[in-house]
Amino acid sequence: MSDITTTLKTKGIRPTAMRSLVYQELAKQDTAVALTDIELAFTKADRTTLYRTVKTFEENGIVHQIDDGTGISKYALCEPGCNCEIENDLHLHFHCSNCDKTVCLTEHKIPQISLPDGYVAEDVNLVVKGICSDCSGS
Amino acid sequence: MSDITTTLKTKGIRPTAMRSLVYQELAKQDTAVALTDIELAFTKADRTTLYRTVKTFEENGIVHQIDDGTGISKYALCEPGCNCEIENDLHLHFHCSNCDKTVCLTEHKIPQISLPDGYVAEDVNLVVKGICSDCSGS
DNA sequence: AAGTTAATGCACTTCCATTGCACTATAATT
DNA sequence: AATTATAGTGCAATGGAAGTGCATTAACTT
Ligand SMILES: [Mn+2]
Ligand SMILES: [Mn+2]
Ligand SMILES: [Zn+2]
Ligand SMILES: [Zn+2]
Repeated sequence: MSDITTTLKTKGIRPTAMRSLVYQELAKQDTAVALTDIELAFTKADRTTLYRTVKTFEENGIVHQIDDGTGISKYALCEPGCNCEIENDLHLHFHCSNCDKTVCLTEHKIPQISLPDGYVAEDVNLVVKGICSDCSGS
Repeated sequence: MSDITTTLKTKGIRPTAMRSLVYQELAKQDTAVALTDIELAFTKADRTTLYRTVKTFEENGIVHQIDDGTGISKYALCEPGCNCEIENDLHLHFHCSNCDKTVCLTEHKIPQISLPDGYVAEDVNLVVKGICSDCSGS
């Protein structure tokens, strides 16, 4: 039984061929990807299937969705040991305005945010926009 | 010459009737609003006009756009003295998962964010999702 | 008032997200 | 192993928000 199959089972979902392939594809990435990116990698598979696969992954803490401000949802595999379906993994995200890539900065946790009285925080989303290290040339 | 007219002229745009009305509508709000909200307030005006009016406001530092993670852009009047078309006004935003309202927490500035080497920050978006003071009942 | 420039309204388009339903594969039961 | 139940997949269609082209109208300049 493959490594990915085990992972999927552990997360409580059926390890279908499609899911294993999508998982593999996501694991290859060093940036967060949009659904259309995944579509391009699987021209034979249906958009809906990929869509639902990613949704399933999200609901089961395999990937997390990133709203990078472009209006297009991005997805990235969760870190090993991440429990973001229960408690949020509050790392920050970076969106490069030059190459349009979005990356997880998993080492950079979001600082504690103070709120006015009466406000209760459930989730925090912090996205920095700018020039990534590949594009700044340093 | 009305107050709003002066404001619009100061910001460098023509003070049309439509713009004054939209400005007035935005000034009434205590939360950030979507374009569809504005549409509902001006059933006689065309969507496109409202769309371009808000865009113009945004380009001229009259309103700022807020990406609250819902996928629907929200807009709010800038604070007096805000220069967000030149330099970002980095206050945080709160989106209530109960009443779906988005508010500017203009007093709560976004803390300095450290980035890995090579990354250059141009803009920061910080959105806290949770229960607002109206909904938490405290 | 005439001429110029900008704003508005209408129609149309694009893009991503999402759903319903039929079909197929997988797993469980007999 | 065959049957039944359950879950996944593919196709088609829909919805919602954002954006564009162009003709018309209003606002400003002279
Ligand atoms: Mn991430
Ligand atoms: Mn704001
Ligand atoms: Zn880049
Ligand atoms: Zn609320």
